[in-house]
Amino acid sequence: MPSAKYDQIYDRLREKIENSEYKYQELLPSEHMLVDQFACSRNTVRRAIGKLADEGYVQSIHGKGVRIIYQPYEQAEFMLSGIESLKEAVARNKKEYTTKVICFVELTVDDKISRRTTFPVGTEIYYLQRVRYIEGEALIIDHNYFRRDIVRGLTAQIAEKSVYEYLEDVLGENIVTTKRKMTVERVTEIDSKYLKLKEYNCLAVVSSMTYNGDGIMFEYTQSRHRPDCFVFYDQAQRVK
Amino acid sequence: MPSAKYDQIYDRLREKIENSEYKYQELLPSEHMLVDQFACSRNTVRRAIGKLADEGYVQSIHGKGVRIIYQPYEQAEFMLSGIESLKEAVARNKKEYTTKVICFVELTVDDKISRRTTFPVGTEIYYLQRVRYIEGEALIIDHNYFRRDIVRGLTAQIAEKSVYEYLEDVLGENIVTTKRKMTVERVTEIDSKYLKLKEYNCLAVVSSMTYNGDGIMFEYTQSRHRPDCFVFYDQAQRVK
DNA sequence: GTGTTAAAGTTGTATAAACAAGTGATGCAG
DNA sequence: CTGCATCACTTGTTTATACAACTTTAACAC
Repeated sequence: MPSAKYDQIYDRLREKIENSEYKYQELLPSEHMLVDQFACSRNTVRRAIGKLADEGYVQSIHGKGVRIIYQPYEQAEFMLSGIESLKEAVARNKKEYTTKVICFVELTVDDKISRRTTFPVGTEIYYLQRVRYIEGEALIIDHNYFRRDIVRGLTAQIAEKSVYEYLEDVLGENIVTTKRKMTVERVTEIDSKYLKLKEYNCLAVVSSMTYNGDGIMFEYTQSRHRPDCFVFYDQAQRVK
Repeated sequence: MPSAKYDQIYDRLREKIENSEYKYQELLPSEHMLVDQFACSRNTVRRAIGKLADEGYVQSIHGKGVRIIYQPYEQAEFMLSGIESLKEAVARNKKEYTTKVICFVELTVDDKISRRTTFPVGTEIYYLQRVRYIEGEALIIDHNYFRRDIVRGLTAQIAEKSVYEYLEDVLGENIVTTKRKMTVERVTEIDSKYLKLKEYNCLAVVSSMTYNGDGIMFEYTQSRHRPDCFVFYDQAQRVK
């Protein structure tokens, strides 16, 4: 799977930045030099640099150069930025985790669910409640709403492993876009029944809508996290 | 201030999407048609579409078209996505707000502050604590750390209006990149002294680092929000 | 009807070229 | 020394072209 050239250049530059071969606050080699180095056109180099800028590694300065603004995190917690499933996020941080399905039903979207999820009334869905354990502790409750016609054949067994793996490997669907909303909400009865909450009376709540490769929203999920194990990273460019 | 052509095309298309001239789930006109319509090259159109995709308005589907995935929010709260100051965010939602500076000192960064802010030890900074009132209610406490050599001449008077306005209009600095981290933390004594907290024992905390046009980080801020008036939106593309 | 092929239309990647615009250093006139 | 013009180098924008890869439809052979 040889990926696009600009992606290879992006990867190569990102590695060098993460390994501090290119250091914080320094300038990247100029576009002209990178063109020579990678034997490609200027557009291709610029595309790689654009991606680095999008992800907060560098910042271009007109007439001057491209400054490296990446600083390694001292990540005590695992990162949740970008689109990655909980399983991926945990694996990357080498933690052990399990999932328990505490509710699995098939529903038709009514008015109330429609307002929450934006699925049209009448859509056939799976509704799941899942508890996520990390290193044996119950930290997260997920409320998942999946479109049945896209996530067809979903079972509780699959949902205890990874729905996304099933989608991509078995059904050949691929996830492209996710929109998320972060809030903080009061603990509910379900929360305190299943999560070890310590003395917190609030939870970090991430509501997300996920779209497949055809631009169809097939998932609405509300993820309720115990506050002390929740971090959310974000990076933004000013549009000017 | 005639902006770039791709930006004009982006604006034009965004308006049409927001006004539902192009509707949710429909396909945009093909790139070829947009080239004719806007009398420009395909690259320029593609750049505008790329920006729309970045912001969650559309999603490209190879060989097929560009699908519109924008749905208007029923925004009860104001949005905090992208980079905008609290003042801009509130103005856009037509709410009245004020700021009170409860602490304004000049400091030199020591080891402890350096670990928190990533400013090097010895950096000269302003440290501020500010309470933000929206519609008369104290909702947010900001802890600001500004580099004195960049935000030169800052006063409490300015900080009660808008530091960013001062930076951009008076000092000619412009803000380009912001990195943020979202967490939920227990209420501190300072929090409960200044904020009307109801029965929450947690706060939504946004820690941010902001870079100026030269790629120099000049601000570290921790913003502590009362949970019931906090929302954070995000949009991500899967990298594949 | 079924399955295959072909064609047309779409987005994705890459190259090349030209000019605009900002930065910094150099050298020169005063 | 000061101020100004110039020049080399940088990133930013736009156009044009070619080909690759994917989707859908239509035509065709069987």
